[in-house]
Amino acid sequence: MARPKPLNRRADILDAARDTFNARGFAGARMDDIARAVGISKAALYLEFPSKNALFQALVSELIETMLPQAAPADFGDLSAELILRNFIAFMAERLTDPQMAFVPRVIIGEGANFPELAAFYHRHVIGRGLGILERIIRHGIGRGELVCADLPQATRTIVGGILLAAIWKTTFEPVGAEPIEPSAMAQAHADTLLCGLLVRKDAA
Amino acid sequence: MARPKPLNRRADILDAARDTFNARGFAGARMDDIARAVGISKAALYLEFPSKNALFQALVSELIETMLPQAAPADFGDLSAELILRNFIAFMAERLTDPQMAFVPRVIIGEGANFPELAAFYHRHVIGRGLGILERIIRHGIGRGELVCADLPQATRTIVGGILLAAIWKTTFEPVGAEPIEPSAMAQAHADTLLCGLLVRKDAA
Amino acid sequence: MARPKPLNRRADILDAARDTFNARGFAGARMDDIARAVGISKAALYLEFPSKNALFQALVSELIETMLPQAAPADFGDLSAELILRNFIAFMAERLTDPQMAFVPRVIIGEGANFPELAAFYHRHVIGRGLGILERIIRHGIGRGELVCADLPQATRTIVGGILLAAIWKTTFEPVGAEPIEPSAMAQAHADTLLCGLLVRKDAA
Amino acid sequence: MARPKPLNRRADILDAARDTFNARGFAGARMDDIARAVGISKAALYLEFPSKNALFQALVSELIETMLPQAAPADFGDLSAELILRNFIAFMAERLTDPQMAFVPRVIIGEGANFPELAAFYHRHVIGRGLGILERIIRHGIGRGELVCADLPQATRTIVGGILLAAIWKTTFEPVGAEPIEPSAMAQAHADTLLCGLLVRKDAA
DNA sequence: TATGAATGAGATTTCATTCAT
DNA sequence: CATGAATGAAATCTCATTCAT
Repeated sequence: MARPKPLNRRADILDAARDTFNARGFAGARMDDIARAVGISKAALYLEFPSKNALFQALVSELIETMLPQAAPADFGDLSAELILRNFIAFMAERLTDPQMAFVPRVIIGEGANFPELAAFYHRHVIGRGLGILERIIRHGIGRGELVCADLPQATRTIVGGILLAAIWKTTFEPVGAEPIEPSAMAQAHADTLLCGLLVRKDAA
Repeated sequence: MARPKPLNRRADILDAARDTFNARGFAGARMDDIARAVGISKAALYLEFPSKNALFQALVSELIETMLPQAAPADFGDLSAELILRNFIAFMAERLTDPQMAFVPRVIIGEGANFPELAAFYHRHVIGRGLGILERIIRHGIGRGELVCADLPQATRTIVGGILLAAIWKTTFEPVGAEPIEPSAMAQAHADTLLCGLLVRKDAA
Repeated sequence: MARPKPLNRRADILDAARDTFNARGFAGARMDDIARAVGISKAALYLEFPSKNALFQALVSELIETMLPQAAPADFGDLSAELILRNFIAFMAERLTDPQMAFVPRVIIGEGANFPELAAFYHRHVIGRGLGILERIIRHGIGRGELVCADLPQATRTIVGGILLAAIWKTTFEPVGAEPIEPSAMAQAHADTLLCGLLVRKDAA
Repeated sequence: MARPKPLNRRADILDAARDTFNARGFAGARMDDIARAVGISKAALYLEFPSKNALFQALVSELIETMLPQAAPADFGDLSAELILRNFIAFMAERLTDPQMAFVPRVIIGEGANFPELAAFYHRHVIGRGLGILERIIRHGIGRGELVCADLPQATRTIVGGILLAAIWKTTFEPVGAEPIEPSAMAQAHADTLLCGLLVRKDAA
């Protein structure tokens, strides 16, 4: 047999690693499982990645790099900030609750303290960039006289926090009996609350 | 050796357990370490708690039981829902970012998938009760004509999500260089956004 | 409260020990279990018996001492050896398959290698005396012209072996589906085979 | 280290396991000891057998499968039942008192109650088949007018019981001072008693 | 390049036994 | 007498990582 295209080897490993980390977390995932899922030997894994840590970091990098650029348009033009924000929230909610991605925040949060480089990497490349996009969106809305915001950095965390909680809910609590969340409905309700607030509005809106 | 005051034994263990889980997560924490930190034998640990799981759950219980009752008054009486909610948010933000508590969500989120009883316990005793209090607060506000809310369960998650993100931020990202968060300021800004929303209000508010 | 008659203490312990050894074997029986069954502390056990071994030996002794003297009359007088032997077999079959005694051979056989004193004790006090009685019975029969036997020691083992197998059958194999044995029927058939042999007899008997 | 011929690995483990179970029983045998006896690490043991139980069962299976088929001819033809029976007894006595096999009944009897699958397996594959062969032999003798037997199942247990007792004697009581048994002499005496009975025969035999 | 085989270093949990009170 | 509390010493099983081939 011709050896099956070694070019895909790395991608195959990352796929299997994603599934395994997703199912069992970082510490719980066994290199054995990943190797078996790819159909190669454990030792072959170590030819491609020098350690479990390195494999995990490569995987997270890869996933992030393909996700973030799609979260919001590069140039907002004349678009309503509300619309851009609603789309951002819907997109992130969809992605973070996607079984393929869900393990990422879970593992970062759970084992970030044990793997500082991981936390740093994630902070710089994911949190930092994600919140940066949100700041730009809100500034865009303020500039258009559409939004108000007294504390920009905290507002971005308020927005992201709800999405993150939904992702955690889905992967951690639904399997043990929590009421299921539907991402798009959740995204809409989240956006409604964030945009309109909970206080009764006396204006026409 | 003289037996050291047995009344503190259980509390000493819980203290040491808290520090150890805090430093190494659930799977990473060794019963040996906890025992050594208390200054007793591993077997003595098993006299007080039948398993690592039980020890962790007892610890979380203890922390939660002393925290939740203070988060909101048992009877809201004539109090403004806004006030109650602001106090709840401020209190929870303060507590969850306290280094003594911070490990709890981190461990649950990170390792909940591997230890379903842990996740189930936390969901029932912490999440469930916390969100329950929030629902009661919002219902109280709606009853008073003070608040509106189309999707109650999701609104509670929007509120909690921001607080949770702040806790994670403090323990996971600040150590690797993230801009520090001040809990009370964060709580106020979070409450402002949630109550008033981001959209410009045309009413007098 | 008056302390409950300490005279029964030792007997209560032996009772509980018998039940526990019966249910879990020697290694499997925990001193904790025995103490709890008596309703005393583990330490109180050690006031009465210096070790698990000693407790087991005392128990076996007690059981044996009350059993053996009844197995055969001290003086055979003019009794038919066949009758004495049939009675002995019936008595032993009854006793060894009694749930109260059944654990004894099981434990001796199973763990005798690990506890040589146990095996030695049992060999001296039970096997030795039991086989001694059998030898006396057969000698009595030979003296009367009633029995023949070329190899006395082996004949006694042939007799005891069948009884022992029945005891083992009852406690080890019946619980996993073996056809049940009725001790008195088994004793009769065993005696018939031993006395008459399997070969067709051409004499009038 | 050079890897020692992997083909023998499994057999080497079984050999060491046999010795260890022989010396210490099932519960008493430590995987560490077995591994050290083979000259491999404990972990290597678990590559070949998933658990201590599995190792034990594999060992017993192996020993039984090589033993039973040799105990009696498949077709008795015109052979005297007495001859077949004497051969069966001699063969089994030889095998069961062989130090290599002796631990099997000992462990089954002693620890069968704690490991029901083990007892069930042994009952079905060893006891059942062994007694089946004996029944066939006796039926053969009855058909030839050579033997009589009123209670077939019990007669088989009478036969096997003596052999079993000899095996137990050799491994449990000889080490603590019992008079040694010589298997072939024992087998002959056992067969004599079983065939001719203890009662004086008045016929010419 | 690829792997089967091997392992070192633990981890949790158990229990007979002791001893201060 | 009685005990609650304590422990040392094991025992089974796991897994990331290595290396001869």
